Amino acid sequence: MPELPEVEVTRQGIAEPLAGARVLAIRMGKPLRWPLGIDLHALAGAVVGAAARRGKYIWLPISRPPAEAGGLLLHLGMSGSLAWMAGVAPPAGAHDHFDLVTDRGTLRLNDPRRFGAVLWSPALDQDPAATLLARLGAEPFDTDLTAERFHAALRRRRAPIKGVLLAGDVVVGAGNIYACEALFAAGIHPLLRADHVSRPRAARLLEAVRNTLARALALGGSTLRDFSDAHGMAGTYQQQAQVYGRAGEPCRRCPATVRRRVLAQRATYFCPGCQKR
DNA sequence: CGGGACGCCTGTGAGC
DNA sequence: TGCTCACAGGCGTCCC
Repeated sequence: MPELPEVEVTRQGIAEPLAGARVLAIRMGKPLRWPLGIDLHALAGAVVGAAARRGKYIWLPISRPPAEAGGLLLHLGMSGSLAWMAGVAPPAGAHDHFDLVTDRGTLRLNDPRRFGAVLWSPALDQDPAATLLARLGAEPFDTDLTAERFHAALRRRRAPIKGVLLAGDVVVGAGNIYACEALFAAGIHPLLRADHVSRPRAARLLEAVRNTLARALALGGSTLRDFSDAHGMAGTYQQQAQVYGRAGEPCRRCPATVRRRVLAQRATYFCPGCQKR
């Protein structure tokens, strides 16, 4: 579910209430993708730092002198969301699988499908975090990611451009919704081979990825079914989607009809009129 | 090595 | 009404 905008909106919602909060307890529900990797009681008394984000991962640094510091790496998977609850939290529901109880309130992960993860790592550049983050491409808003570098990276890939965006090893953040939307904005057919994207089109695509993610972020992300930010607010980007989820409906820019086809196991939406190979 | 399929898990909506 | 099936925002792992 959550792509970069949803994750970033979530991070923004938890950063302030959590910074400086003291951990009282951790509660786990059903198993998530991986084991937590630290004893449940080991963090009692520890202090949470400033929440950060890398790709679709959230990093919560935690200091716990005299024991060594570390942090929790969180991922929302397909159906996860975090909620910040000031004061005493209500009882956990069937899909509440992680609570970080602090002296200020509780951070709760709700994740029906349990593809999400919460795991302890001594640092971002140490395992297990390091291995998970090693495969990630550039942050989309990193100014080091120039059009030239983006184009050079695409030229090394023969897979369809949509698949390369989704893989996240060139640029992170665009999942299935925003990859479709960015390709539409750039006028590029999702099946076009990445190494066939011209230099000017690569520049357009990079801009489209950035604009699409920034716009979604400003709108609080997309809420297709049940995503909400840390304060329970739904996103509204989905109402502005140009192609995602609009198969059979008219294109908003040309007379053609939006189409859906499956590419690398994922539904892919595009306008055959606006998006060219 | 790059690329694609698989599997993880549960809920929902469509169709019968 | 109730069942079955396809599908859903991600991604690590395995196999070619």
